[in-house]
Amino acid sequence: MSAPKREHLLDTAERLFAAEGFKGVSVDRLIAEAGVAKMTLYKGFATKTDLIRATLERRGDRLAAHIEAEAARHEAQEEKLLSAFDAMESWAARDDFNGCYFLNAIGEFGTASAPEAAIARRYKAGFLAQLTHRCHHCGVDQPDRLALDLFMLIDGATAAWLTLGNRQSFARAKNVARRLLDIADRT
Amino acid sequence: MSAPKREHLLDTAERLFAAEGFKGVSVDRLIAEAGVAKMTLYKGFATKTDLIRATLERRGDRLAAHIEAEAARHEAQEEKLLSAFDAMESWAARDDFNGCYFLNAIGEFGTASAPEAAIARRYKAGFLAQLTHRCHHCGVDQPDRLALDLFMLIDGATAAWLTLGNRQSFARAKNVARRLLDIADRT
DNA sequence: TCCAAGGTATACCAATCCGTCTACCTTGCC
DNA sequence: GGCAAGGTAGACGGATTGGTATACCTTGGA
Repeated sequence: MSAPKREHLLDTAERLFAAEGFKGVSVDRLIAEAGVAKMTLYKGFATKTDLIRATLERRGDRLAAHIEAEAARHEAQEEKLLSAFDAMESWAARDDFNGCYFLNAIGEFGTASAPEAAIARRYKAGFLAQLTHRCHHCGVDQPDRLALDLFMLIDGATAAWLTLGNRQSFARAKNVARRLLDIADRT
Repeated sequence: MSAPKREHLLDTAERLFAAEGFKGVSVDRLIAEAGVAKMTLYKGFATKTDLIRATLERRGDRLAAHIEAEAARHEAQEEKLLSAFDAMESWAARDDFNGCYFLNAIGEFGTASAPEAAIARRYKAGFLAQLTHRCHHCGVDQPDRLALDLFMLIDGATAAWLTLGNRQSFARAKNVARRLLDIADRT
């Protein structure tokens, strides 16, 4: 399968999976929406599960890059750290946003060490590690603790955005995060 | 359908839906697991969607009662407010816990104002209202703001529990919450 | 001109989906 | 005994599922 066609298929799959769940989108529906023949899909991906996994990996890479790009716009370590809230806000502002793709994957595949859930957990763990790393660069005494606090605030802001329709959630969460950073012990 | 049989069916449905997603559990599978005839199910619920809705309403009622029961164990308004973190921790500690049932429902049905998602959103809004009410009783100047902060911390702690496997997330989140309450302006 | 590569369209498969139907079985009550 | 209510078991229907197979079309080199 040619690269652009593959990308377009993955784009379509990711969009539909996010909107209606992984098990809620059939292969027939997917290829109709993407304008791709079924045989083309199955030449690029062995099974539907393979395609799902590919969208999870891909979304993880893109989201990490998005967060990194936002951080790169700032100089101070404190602002780099807190820019994760801005990155997530602009990420959630896409009109078809339907919550954390990885959390949704765990919700559907959560049990029995499903490989889809494992990919999701790996992304989340990587994100926490990145936050911890940035906390460390801020000279925080206990970077693990602060990073976890920020991690929770970000996922909480995502939930509030989605369930309450609150469009200030990330700004509020960032505000709390800044206070936590201010009062944290530093060396 | 007799009341105990209905309860048992709803218990089984809720357990399976939580573990494998709403669309991931077939009616055939469900009745086999519950030991109930298909006709019995369809006499109590018009469609599978009706059954899903019933589990959502029911879980909302039970979770609200669980949180209320934990609050009732304390006297001070501050402790009643913060006890929500303890309630959610014991709720999540069930070994088959697979994240927020309502958030998962929105993930699967999120688009196009699905009625399932509406029930989920209603529960979440009610929970926020309850937090706001308790913040008000604590004499906080801006109960809406603090309540949203605590709301986000709770959903964030749930996400950290699930995605990171962090069993201290609720304790950590409660710690942050207590600090926010301490430094909040009061009258 | 001809051929191979990449893609499409469609038919097809067995399995499973949700929901309906009929036939039977148990239980309690008169 | 007899009868109605509530439940079971299983067949059934038409639609849809993930995945395979076949025949055809297009395009870009050699």
